[in-house]
Amino acid sequence: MLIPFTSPYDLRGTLCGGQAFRWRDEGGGRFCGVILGNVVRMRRVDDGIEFVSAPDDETSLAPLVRDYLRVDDDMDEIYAALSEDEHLADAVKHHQGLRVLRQEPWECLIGFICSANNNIPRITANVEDMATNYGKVLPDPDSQERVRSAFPSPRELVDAGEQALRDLKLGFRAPNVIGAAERALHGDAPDLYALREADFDDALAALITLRGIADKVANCVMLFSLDKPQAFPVDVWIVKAMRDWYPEAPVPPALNSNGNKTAPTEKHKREMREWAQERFGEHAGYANQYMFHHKRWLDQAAE
DNA sequence: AGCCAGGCCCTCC
DNA sequence: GGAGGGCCTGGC
Repeated sequence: MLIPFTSPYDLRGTLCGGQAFRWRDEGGGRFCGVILGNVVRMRRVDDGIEFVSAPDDETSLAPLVRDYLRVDDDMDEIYAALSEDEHLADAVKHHQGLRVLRQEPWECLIGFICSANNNIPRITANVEDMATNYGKVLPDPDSQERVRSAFPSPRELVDAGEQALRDLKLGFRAPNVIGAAERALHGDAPDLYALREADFDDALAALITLRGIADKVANCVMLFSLDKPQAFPVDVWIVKAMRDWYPEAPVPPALNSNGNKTAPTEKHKREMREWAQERFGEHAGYANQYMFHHKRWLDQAAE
């Protein structure tokens, strides 16, 4: 089935760029992933995005896929706003069609708890392993073989237990995942869907009550799943970009007075985020994604 | 061998 | 507040 639209959309950059962890690049422009308990396979075509799904049929799932992909974001307006900044204008030229997704909050939360001191291939393996071992098996729309699983519920993760997640190589993140699942199961965790309606500061305050979630991870969850377009996660790439491009921003120096490498404190991250939110307003999240991708792309090309 | 990867938390100070 | 160190794991 076709999801029709004409605006730019870069599926690879959006699905496989580190904001979601369940998409596989199957080659030929096709990507296979899981959305809300459905296996979805999609590819970009001239007049939109074509997809198949199972177990739900395409007709019933199309609105959810369109919503997940944020097809209706006004990219003309976003690009006009970002292009007032010379570095982001360059980023927009090189990464045309990169989008911010609207993911399931629970899966997004756990995915980013797993992102601490980690890298994208391993986060992807952790999330996929949790689904394979503890989520419900799902049919593939194109094959009789059942190859994917839904992301596990809080109960399924609690039943699995911390040691099981350590066996899946989650390391020190395992107790944080279980802790979030236990709180969700007991109705003691923030209601993630309610946080979609909450304002930014309230959502942030609620999220960081969870162990393993501080400013950076909370901003990822808010940007990618909780309808907070002004969220601005400050990770190492954003720090590099801001240090190089915005000397007036409140970025800590790369080295301290002893010549040792410094890590930004929570206060630094908050101040960098607030600086970006002041500068980019409601588009801070898109500014963040383009800044992140462009800085990585430039630095990796330089190696 | 030792450092680092899209952090976070704890213990001092 | 902030500096320093530890944390699972895996790759260089």
